[in-house]
Amino acid sequence: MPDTAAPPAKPTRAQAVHAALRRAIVEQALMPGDRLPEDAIARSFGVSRTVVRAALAQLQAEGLAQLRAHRGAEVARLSLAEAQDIFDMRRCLEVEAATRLARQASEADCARLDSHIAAEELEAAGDTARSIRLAGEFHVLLAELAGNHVLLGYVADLVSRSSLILAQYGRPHSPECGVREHRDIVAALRARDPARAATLMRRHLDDVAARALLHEPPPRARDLGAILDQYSTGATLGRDDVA
Amino acid sequence: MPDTAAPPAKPTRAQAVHAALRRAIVEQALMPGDRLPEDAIARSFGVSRTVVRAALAQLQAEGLAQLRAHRGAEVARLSLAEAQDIFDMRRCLEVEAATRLARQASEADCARLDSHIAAEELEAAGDTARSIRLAGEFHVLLAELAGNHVLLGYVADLVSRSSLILAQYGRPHSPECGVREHRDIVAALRARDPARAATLMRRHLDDVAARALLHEPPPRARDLGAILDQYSTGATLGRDDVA
DNA sequence: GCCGGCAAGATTGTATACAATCCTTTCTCC
DNA sequence: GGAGAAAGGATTGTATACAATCTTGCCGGC
Repeated sequence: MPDTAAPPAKPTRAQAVHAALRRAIVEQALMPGDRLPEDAIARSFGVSRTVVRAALAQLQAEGLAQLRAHRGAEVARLSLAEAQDIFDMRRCLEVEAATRLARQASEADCARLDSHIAAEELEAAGDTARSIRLAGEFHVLLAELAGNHVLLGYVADLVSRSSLILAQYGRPHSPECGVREHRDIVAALRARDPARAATLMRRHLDDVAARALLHEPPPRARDLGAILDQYSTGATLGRDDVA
Repeated sequence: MPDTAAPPAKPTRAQAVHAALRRAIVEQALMPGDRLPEDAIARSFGVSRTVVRAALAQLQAEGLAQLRAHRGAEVARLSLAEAQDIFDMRRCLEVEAATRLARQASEADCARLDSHIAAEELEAAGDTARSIRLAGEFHVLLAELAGNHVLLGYVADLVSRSSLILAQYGRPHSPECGVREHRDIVAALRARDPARAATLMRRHLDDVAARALLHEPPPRARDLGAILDQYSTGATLGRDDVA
């Protein structure tokens, strides 16, 4: 298929920096609200600010960073409403993906999902960062197998941002996904049962959202604004906007 | 509501160039496959290549431009498969948006949609570019009223790319949307009838896709590869990939 | 006559320098 | 003592220059 693949030709420096920052954010090495000064990043990677700028711009396009003119970039801080929107949309899209895949899944597809789950189980008790990443990649893989490239891109996007939510509102070190639930979903796919696959996926994502959205304040607040936002709702102040 | 609004502070040059190029593409002044040389664009806008670069990068993130290392940028040329994926996803997301909005639409919401449709009708026989844009914006507005910011962003994305598809595969100057169908959808929203709204939206998008995907070769082919792709399937050559 | 290599031109990738803007601190005045 | 203004520092926005890469046209050999 004339895919848009074959990029490992020679990744440009901007792409390399982008990938590195992205991984750092997804694996929660960089926490929401952490500042991303061009100069410091440029020194860290041994490149010029130009390439860092490009990387940050792409990060913003993915919703992982927040850029404000003349005020620098920081790892995106999502409001509770945004976080709920993201999980809401994950339910919508991933239920759709599961439904479609249940209608058309080949044994090869299921085998790929199985082997991925095996990798998840191996890492379950090990490295937290890798475990988080693998759990997310299961969902991305499932969306990929559903066959719609746009759907794949959106799910990948949402899964990445879910890491942000988990970092900000979730209990530290809690696994994002239950591996057991992944197995059940694959079983439904193998049984070619779209309704069951959809139900399991929806329930799974409900659980994930419940674990991620504990409505707790951010564990470590590195920015005053984030804290005050928690108190700004219904406050006695006259302001109606936090712009 | 603490929206992400309030950007008209002072748009940076890169944002301005990005907006201009985006409009040019959406209004089909720039056709798929048209090259976008940094130098020429920089001269046109009276800025440096740096800002053009940033604008092009953002365009790529939106799927409107295609950047290949050392080979420059061009307006994205979508394959037929990609075009179908996009309309497939539009059905999925916009049916969802219509369903949700039908459950919660206020009279103010419906009024906004009405006035937008009125604008569409005014422009229907007038400027083609503006008509195309307005037809798309109806769908974006509906998604916005559905209340999920992520959904809004995705629909806006897909609507923009639909312009690309129409430019590449559709009949020239054909209106993308029937205004009549928009009215019917709003009627269903006002009646608080989610099932009917969903059905109408699905049918409407089927029509839009049918008009946009005529399976014709691009009217004016400016790039050889696009033509040869039409003939490369099942050819007698031994190659198995067009990478 | 056709295929390979090679050089010139064009275009992008990257680095650096300067200008503009924002935040912080401090000073002055009330 | 507190509020406002201004200066300083830090950071980003933009322009330009140079290096790397790709494409194109030409030439020699088979």
